[in-house]
Amino acid sequence: MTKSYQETVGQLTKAYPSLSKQLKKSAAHVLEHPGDVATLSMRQVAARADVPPPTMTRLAKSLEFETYNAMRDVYRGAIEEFSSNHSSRAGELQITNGTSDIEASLQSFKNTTLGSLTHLFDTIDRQHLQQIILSLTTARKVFVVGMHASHSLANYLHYVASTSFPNWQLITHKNGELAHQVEHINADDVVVAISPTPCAADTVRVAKLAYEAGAKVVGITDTRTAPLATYSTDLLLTSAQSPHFFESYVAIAALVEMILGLLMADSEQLAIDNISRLERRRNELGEYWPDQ
Amino acid sequence: MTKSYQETVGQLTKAYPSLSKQLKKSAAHVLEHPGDVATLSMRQVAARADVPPPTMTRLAKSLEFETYNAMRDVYRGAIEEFSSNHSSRAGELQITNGTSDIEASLQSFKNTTLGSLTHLFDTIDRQHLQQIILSLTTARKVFVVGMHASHSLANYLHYVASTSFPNWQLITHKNGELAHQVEHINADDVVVAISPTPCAADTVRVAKLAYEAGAKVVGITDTRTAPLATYSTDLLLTSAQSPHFFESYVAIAALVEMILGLLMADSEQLAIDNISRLERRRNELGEYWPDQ
DNA sequence: ACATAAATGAATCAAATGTATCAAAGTTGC
DNA sequence: GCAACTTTGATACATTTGATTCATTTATGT
Repeated sequence: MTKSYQETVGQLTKAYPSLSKQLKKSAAHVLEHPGDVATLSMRQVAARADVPPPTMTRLAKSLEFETYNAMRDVYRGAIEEFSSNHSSRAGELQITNGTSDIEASLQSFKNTTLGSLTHLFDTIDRQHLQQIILSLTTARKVFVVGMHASHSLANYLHYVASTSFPNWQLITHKNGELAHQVEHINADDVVVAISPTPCAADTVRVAKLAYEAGAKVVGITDTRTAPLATYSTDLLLTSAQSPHFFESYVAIAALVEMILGLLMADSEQLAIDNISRLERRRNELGEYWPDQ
Repeated sequence: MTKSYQETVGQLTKAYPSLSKQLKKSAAHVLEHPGDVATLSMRQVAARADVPPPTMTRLAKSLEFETYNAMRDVYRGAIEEFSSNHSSRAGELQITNGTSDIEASLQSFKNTTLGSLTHLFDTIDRQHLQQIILSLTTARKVFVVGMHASHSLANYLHYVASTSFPNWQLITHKNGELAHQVEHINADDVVVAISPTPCAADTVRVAKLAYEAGAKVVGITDTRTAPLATYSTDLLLTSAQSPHFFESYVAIAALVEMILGLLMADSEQLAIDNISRLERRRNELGEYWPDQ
């Protein structure tokens, strides 16, 4: 029986951390550039991954493929399927020439953003997502963690979710440490960790700790080789690419709202009731500026 | 100059009818199975198209490619763009379970989100935006304010901007009040206020105060009738619509990143230097999980 | 510390690949 | 009908390819 592309990628992701130095290097390249495997020769992929050719053969064999070619066939198959379905879209994203710097900047930002979002919406695994939602609703406690720029989104996720679910907790740096917030994480809990590469050490530490405690760890990041992926039981990937000098959180925000939307929908009336009660309360307290 | 995938396909389509019998056969296969060209050897494609190998070379040359390999590179490039550009998965087949409301939820979310973003990108006033950027870079101090869910984005905006601009300040509720943070706002300052309707009273209060002090107030909201609009000298509008029971911040996030991107681009090397210095500092301090 | 095992990369070889060549077959214009 | 031209496919060949081998380096356990 031949392996499926998804199986292969999953297997590789799982095996990745325990691979030897060179194999890891090649695995990283394969994970991040699956197209290379499908379209280039082994030697060319090896060159791009900066490893000698036999390493690619060894990688394939470590995934229990008979030969490297057997592995490549899996990747070719994935492309074939893809290109026959979506071939018309292959060259879709065109940068229309702008008249100014700002125009060019906006256009390229638009292209990458819409591209990332389209890809996210079209390719996210529905069943997997549903399964994650289920574990979020049945967890004893849900911890949300994100540092640096990701902290804003972690904060947002927690903020909205906690309007309906009091058992959600945001992990923050209080007094320069986060130990006491995480020491009671156990197997009944779920941790949602947000961190595009390069990963904040503290986020990974929390994920690692939770992972080793048997908790479910939902990792939101941008590549399977992210340190965060190692300690995630469930990975949600989306691009953080951007033409700017900082990562874009637009697609990650969409992913977060996707989760929130499904969470709310799942708990139906409960969530709606909670939110409308909160709204009423806020109005009473004058938290909203009165309508004119 | 290298040809684009789209060009090539277009050219081939146009030339197709006038090709000779055998070339037509090969062209048909190429058009219907572009993935084959990207992933298989010429001889294999020729075999599948049921033509002798040299015919493929001739097809390529008839499209004014130097060699068949030159043509294949175009096809490879298209695949590469797809699979590596968007992080991970290349091939994707989803088992959409018939009744799934999750699918419906995602689709409607996708539609509103892409709609909002497209509208934002296509309709935002470039000159106005540029002008806002200018005032942000020349301000004495820049205050960022946002409450409730908007606070996360305000925090994000401030976080990224302050990596390059130390004169940015985030307004927060410390000790239940925000008076002393805003009492010194003057006409040389700019306030960026984020609040979709219904507007948080505190955000509007800050805007009002700044507005009356003669400061520039950049209001980011979703309608011109929002209370925040009243006290804004410059309005940036974008939709916060969503099929969910809470507002969507995806488009607002994009708007914020747009501003950040232009800010950074405007200050060119300064911003880049600051960011890379910060990155280095973070590495020194071990804030990132080390690469394996 | 040593011995054993694992990982690594240079060298090698047979198989395959892309291209060029050229003779045969087919087409066109007069 | 014939000459000039184009199209076609078998063959040949240098290059590149994937896999193996084996000596060397590196890691591991005792």
